[in-house]
Amino acid sequence: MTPPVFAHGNLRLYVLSLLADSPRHGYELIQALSERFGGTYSPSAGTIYPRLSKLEEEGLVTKASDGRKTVYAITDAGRAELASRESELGAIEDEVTDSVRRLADEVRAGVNEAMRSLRADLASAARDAKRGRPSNSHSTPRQDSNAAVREAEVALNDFRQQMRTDLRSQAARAGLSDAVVAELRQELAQVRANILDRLT
Amino acid sequence: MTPPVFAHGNLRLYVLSLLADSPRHGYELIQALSERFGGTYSPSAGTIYPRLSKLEEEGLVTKASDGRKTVYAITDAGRAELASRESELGAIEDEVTDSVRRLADEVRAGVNEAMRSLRADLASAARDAKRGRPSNSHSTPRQDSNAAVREAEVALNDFRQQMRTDLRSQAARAGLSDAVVAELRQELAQVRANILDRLT
DNA sequence: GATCAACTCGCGATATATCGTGTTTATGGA
DNA sequence: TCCATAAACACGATATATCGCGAGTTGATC
Repeated sequence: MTPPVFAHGNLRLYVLSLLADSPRHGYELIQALSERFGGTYSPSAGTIYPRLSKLEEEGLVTKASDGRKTVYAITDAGRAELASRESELGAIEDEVTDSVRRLADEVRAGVNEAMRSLRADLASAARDAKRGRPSNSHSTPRQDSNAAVREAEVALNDFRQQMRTDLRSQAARAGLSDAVVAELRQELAQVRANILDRLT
Repeated sequence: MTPPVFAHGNLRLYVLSLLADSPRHGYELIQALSERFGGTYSPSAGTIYPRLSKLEEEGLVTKASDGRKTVYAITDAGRAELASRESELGAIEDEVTDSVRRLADEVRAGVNEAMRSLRADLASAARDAKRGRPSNSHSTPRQDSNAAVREAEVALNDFRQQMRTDLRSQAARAGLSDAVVAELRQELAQVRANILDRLT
């Protein structure tokens, strides 16, 4: 589904550059990478450990056990490899930053969030059914109210997503002025006031 | 920060009940729990494995290695314990469903999402600064535009969160009528139309 | 009966390792 | 030179285990 953040061979080089600063263990590398990219990209263990094994196999790093941890350090051969490809390193960081931003955008659009509470409801309904419970949708008035709340939530979510898309494409086309943002803010405040009036 | 999903001692009992159905290994238990609660609650490994160790220590389950896996099975003593507390089990499922829903609400409010792209930008700015790059905030017009987009996103997020809170507490107090939801929907559509008019 | 110290528990964070899938790159023969 | 196919790679999923914090429970002592 989602494309890799690091292009072919780039993670290898980047990990090597991190080990050039100081020896680290696997988990520390994951954290270091996460920190470098603002917490938006966190390589999984399944990405880091095979890379470290390979680097060791190639003789570019050494492995040393330290209690629960396994510390990896760069070798001279590793430093040589790094030096010979130093020019690539700068470009890699920019590429990763870009692809991470794209990734964050997709996540943020997040239809998946709305799905969550629905799934929880389904699971609970299924459980109730398996036991002998009524589970009829018109049993308590609270249930209808909850349904209304969920409806409202979906509406709010859809609205937010649409506005996001609208504003993003506008920004890409011709820039987005602060005035529009201010107007949006004001109108949203007005909607909230209107709804609050209508309540109770 | 967030309260535990399972109350004191409840996870222990629930795990035991899952093992009463069939023997499983640790990871399988995590998946089974996740499935039961619609994917909204996934106990971490740090929750499951200590529990399994304790249960084994108490003689309520047995451990058996099977290649990469470690299969746990319930013992007679385990079944006895389970039988003597069967009445508690039903209540536990309901409690968990409730607390999971509350948890999902907090996550869905998600200010954290908006923070992510901000952190990515900060990280990239920091990196640019460390090299010799300009990185002045008025270099490209796209940067200001992006800032405006993010501002708008934050405003949208805040609005959604506030409305959610408003509507939820109203629903709890005196129920939420479909009329209000309809009104909200209409007003949101109006806001979108207004903003679209103002663009380009 | 109150209280407070010791213990238990749920849980995220820390730590490591392998497997399977889908891509990308390299290579070697036609 | 082209292209098939093997090798390398990034990555999520699978799998296990420990540590330390904070909150809850229990029992002992006053």
